[in-house]
Amino acid sequence: MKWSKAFIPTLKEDPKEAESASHKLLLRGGFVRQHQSGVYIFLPLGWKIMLKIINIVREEMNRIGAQEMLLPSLTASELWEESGRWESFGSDMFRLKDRKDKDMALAPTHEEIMADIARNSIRSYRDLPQIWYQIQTKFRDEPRPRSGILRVREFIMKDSYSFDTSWEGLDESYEKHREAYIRIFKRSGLRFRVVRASSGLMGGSASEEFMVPSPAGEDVLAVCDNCGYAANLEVAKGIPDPIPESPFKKREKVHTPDVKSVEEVSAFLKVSPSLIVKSLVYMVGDDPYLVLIRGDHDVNEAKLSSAFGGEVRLAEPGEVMDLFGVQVGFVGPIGIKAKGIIADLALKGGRGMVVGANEEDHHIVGVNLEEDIEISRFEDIRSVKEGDKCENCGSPLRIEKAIEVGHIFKLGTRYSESMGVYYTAQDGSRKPIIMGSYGIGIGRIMAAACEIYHDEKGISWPINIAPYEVVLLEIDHRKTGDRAGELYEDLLKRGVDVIWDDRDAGAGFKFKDAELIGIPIIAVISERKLKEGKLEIQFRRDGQSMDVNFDEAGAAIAEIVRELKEKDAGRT
RNA sequence: CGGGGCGUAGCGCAGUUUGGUUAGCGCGCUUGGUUCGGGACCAAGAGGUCGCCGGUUCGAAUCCGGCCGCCCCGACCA
Repeated sequence: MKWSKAFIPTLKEDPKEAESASHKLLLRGGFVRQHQSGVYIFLPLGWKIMLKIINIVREEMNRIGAQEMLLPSLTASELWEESGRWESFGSDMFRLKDRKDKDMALAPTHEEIMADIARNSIRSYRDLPQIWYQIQTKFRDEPRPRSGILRVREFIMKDSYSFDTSWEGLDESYEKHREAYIRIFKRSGLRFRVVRASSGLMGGSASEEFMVPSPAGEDVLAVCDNCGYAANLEVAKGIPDPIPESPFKKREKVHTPDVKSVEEVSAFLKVSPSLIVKSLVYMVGDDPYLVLIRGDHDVNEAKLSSAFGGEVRLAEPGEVMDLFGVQVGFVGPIGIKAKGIIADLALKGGRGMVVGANEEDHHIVGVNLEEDIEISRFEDIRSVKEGDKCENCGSPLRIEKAIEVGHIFKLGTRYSESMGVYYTAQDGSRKPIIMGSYGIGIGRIMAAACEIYHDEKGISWPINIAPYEVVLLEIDHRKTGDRAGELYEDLLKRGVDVIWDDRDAGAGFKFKDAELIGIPIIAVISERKLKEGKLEIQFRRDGQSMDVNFDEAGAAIAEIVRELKEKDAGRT
């Protein structure tokens, strides 16, 4: 491509709506434009990157024997009703009606469609296993799209689905995906980690996420640098500091005027926050439950809802007042008429603790949890904190933010049973197909690469997903145009993805553009170097440069590209 | 959905508090000339229903009411 003919509308100034690095840079570099909140246009440069990513994904999926298909985005409500997700997806699902008033949805994911294909066409164990995938646009009406292309309402995703006759088969399909995903993210040049994850609303058992550590990420991980344990905070486990010896040996009610929050109680009674028990009222359906957690810990609603096996909601202060006749700050587990009391594991064995008295301006101190309170059950319902000890090796855990780029799930029979996806086994019996589901956010790979590889000058793409591998940059096109043209043709013949900046513009201007859009290799053609028979090669990532003989430049560049591709795909 | 901010030329902004007649600035764009290793210079131009609707007023970008859109924080989320 000649730059003079290319549509690369770069911007000199940061667009005001952009905050995160990837958002600003993708807009400034002429990769994308926003069409609406959470809906983006991919301009030629941005789409070129998406295609390169898709290519990598496709190659790796095909390598594990997965078969690509194209599914509808416009889907009938019936399918969603069968699985129960017409209801449970709620307003995240884009819904519409056709001219005959039939309910439809723009598919947010495709489990139901895939399950439908399977139940219609798979009869026998002989037809299994299968892995099917699709790479296409999905729709979710996110409550708040943000960070440019990172959280959007219309996005391209690779989704694959595995169908097996046994749990062992599912394990194999899952493992194949795990390996394919590792190859995909390596080839894309990302730094990432595989973490344990929650399976959430999708249903199913095991699940892992592929995470790119970045402050721009929306997910939070707990990681152990010593043994490599890593998990999404939604499921992360850790060993908290022990509860200290309590000064309260006797159970008694104390006057705590207007002392409500943990900090206030802790300061007022002069005890560690870990001796205080926070009592929170959660609604599960219409039933109020009391949730107990240490004062220095936070409830993890993801864990809580899996402990309850359904949606939970923190009660409003007004609701608590109506239910128990006391302000939220003084609610306590003794003598409360909740549906049940669930306590965090870290509270087990707590002695001499402080709890709300269910009476205005009073707390009870010296409470021995297991003797004094009727706790229905202990569960792990707290969020791991920075500094908690790793369960495997005892080293301190670190908390970090990350961008989720992929997620693999063992679904099991959640969809096959609700939707009737059965096959006939070897012994003639009818059995549900065991499913798995595996997603990759294509645009997220692009955004994540941008977040982790940028500097003041712009983006610095990993070469395997860069919009071009090489830019031929002429200092003065009028003086070197002919020689540049020859080199350009040579590079094309050698299969190098090159853009030739043949514009009649100042050198500085061209350098700024090349660095902004992040092309990994900048080949500088100047009259000065040409007289010495040389060509200068600069590397975007580290700013290093070297000279090569102009006569052998084509071969030299092709070789450098090859090396850089291997090196870039080798990091983790 | 709660809180905050913004909407004026393609982009970034000033002007709005205190209403006043041709609505400015920088970048970009067009034409001509000069320049050419880090976002060049000179000259001449083009470009705006001031988000939309309604109201107040002799007069509205500016005041009042309603609506729409966008961003950020939080809540939510496979």
